[in-house]
Order: sequence, then structure tokens, then C-alpha cells
Amino acid sequence: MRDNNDMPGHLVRRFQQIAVAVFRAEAEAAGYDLTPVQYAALSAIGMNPGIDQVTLAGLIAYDRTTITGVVDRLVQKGLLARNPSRKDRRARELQITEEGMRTLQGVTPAVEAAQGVMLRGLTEEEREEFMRLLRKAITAGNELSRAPLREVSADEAKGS
Amino acid sequence: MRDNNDMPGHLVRRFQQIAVAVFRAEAEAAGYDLTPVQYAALSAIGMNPGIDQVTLAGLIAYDRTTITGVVDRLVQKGLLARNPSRKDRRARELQITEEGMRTLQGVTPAVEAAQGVMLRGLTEEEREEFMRLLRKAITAGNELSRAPLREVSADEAKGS
DNA sequence: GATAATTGATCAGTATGCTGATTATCAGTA
DNA sequence: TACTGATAATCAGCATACTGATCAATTATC
Repeated sequence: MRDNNDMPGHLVRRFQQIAVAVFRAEAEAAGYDLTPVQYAALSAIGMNPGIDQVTLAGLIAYDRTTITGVVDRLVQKGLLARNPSRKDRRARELQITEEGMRTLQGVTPAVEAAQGVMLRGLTEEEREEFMRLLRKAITAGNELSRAPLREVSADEAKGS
Repeated sequence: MRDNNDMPGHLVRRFQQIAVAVFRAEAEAAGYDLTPVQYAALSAIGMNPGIDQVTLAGLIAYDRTTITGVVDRLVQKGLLARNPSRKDRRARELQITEEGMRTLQGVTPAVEAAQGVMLRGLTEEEREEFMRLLRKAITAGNELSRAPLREVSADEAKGS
């Protein structure tokens, strides 16, 4: 029987734990209380103002039911505004606030730094290769989780 | 600004989501209701009968407060027995039950299969390299999370 | 042997992440 | 127009993960 500790699923869980811990530590050191998930949402909304929650979920590969709570907390912190859409009364349009924009800009250096820390055991070439393999594996497995990445088509992106 | 979707932290989160989904799907297809975390705990206890919860946490890199709930649920399912230790009345000794052993043996092929599915986008060489890089990065970052791996020393292992 | 420091387990609280259901709304069709 | 199906958001419930605290028991120190 293979040692469970040496299975890819287990290794990934451990690296994910390290990645989250490093992210939070770097963000806190920079004076921000933001989780990786909250940062990703904030960043995506900043680049796509006015999107609804389902589109946001697809952009960053979140589960749709998880989004509600994440957005709740960002609204609570004053970093996002959530308003009913006039085009579709089921949907909520998400906008980043002034403070959200300042937070995003302020925390980004810490986020970049965190990526280096979590990969500190790898050389530059190894980091590139690691990310290439991650991208490749994720692309092949995208549809296997309930929260696949959904690229916004050119149609949706320009118009709406 | 770098696309958040292309940062290692984000890529790892997505791969972890896929890995968990694949694991659960394969386990369910084989007739078992077991999470990756529960499998890891069961497996570790099976190979180290009588260990306490802190040692278990170190063996598989869990947070000590998470272990309580995981063990609770495995005891609930009848796969584990948890008894107070006579050597240290603070500690609980964990034993795998007959049914736990049957479950472990029965589900293991599905667990092995899951590892292949989650890496289906990679060639055999790429899988090896991916795991090598994961191991290397984790080793370097082990102490950065609250749940580092703690190998059982020869001393502790033989005795008890 | 008394005291201090440490340790094993648990708990309260918070944040992802999932399954499956519900509600309101929208879109297509007979 | 009435009906059907699909969709956006939310909810209840469950399972990881973490922070920080508490309690009981053990170990170390004086």
C-alpha cells in the first residue's frame, strides 16, 4: 500500500494549507485582513465592474453557494457594493468601492510576495515548471469539480 | 498587475478542489462515503494503532483542532475506537475497528484510481515531476502552516 | 514536594466549500 | 397568454481549517 502522505491529493492539500497560511501572514503584515478567496473576488470585480455573482463565480472558479458568503463579508467590510440589476431582477450587480480599490492596490505587493514565499523551496525554473504542470492538470480536470472556471465570452464581455 | 488566476496560490486552490471532487466521486462509485481527510486519518491509524490525536495530527499534517471533529465522525461511523490512555490520562488512544479495516481495504483501489484521474492531463513523466516539485515546496514550507508534518521519531515509534 | 511550564483534548467563533432544496425571475414555446 | 424549463440568489446542513481560549493532566524546576 502506497504511503498516503505521498499521494498527489494529499500533497496538494498540504501545499494549499501552506499557501493559505503564507497569504494570510503576508496580508496581515501589510496591515490587511483579507483571505485569499476575498482577494480573488475583489480583484475579479475590480477588473469586471457590474458583473453578477454567477459570472464572478465562473471567473475565479468558486462554487456559486460559496460566493454569497464571500460577497457578504466584503460588503460588510465596505469593500464592495451589491445592488439589484435593472436588466435582470434576479441578479445582483457587484461594484468595487473606493475603499475596495485602495485595499486592492495596497495589498497587492503583499500578495505578490506571498507567491514567492510559498515557493521558496523551488528554483526559478522549477517554479515555472510547477505552474505549467498545475495549469495543465487543472485544464484537464476543470469540469470535474462543481466550481469550474468559466471564461467570459467576447460577446458577454463587451456588451451586456 | 498579474492575473490572479495565474498565481500559484490560486492554481493550487483550484487543483485542490478538483482533487477533492475526484476523490469523493471515486469513493462513492465504489460504495463508500469517506472524505480525503477521513481516509488519511483512517490509514494513519491503521498503520499506527494506539496513537493519540496529537501524534496523528503530526503524521498527516492536520490542525490539532480539526482532528477532534474528524475522529468524532469516524467513531460515529464505527470505523474507529477512541479510548482514554492509561499512560497519560489526558490522551485518547485511537484504534481502527474491524469495520474500519474492511473499509480501508475496500476503498483503497478507488483512492488509487482517484490519483490517476486528478492527474489525467499529465504524462507519466510530468506526474513524477509534479510530485517531486510538490514534495520539495512542501518540505521548504512545512513550518509555515499551523499544521506541519511531524515525523514520529524512532524512539516514539518503537516504544509506547 | 510545591510551583511553573507544558501538553492533550476540546470548545466557541469564523471562513471556505460542498450537496441539495427553495424562491423569484426570466425566456422560450404551444 | 399560459405553461415549461432554465437561471440567479439564497438557505439549511455538513465537513474541513483556522485563531485563540479553557481545562485537566503531566513534566520540569526549584
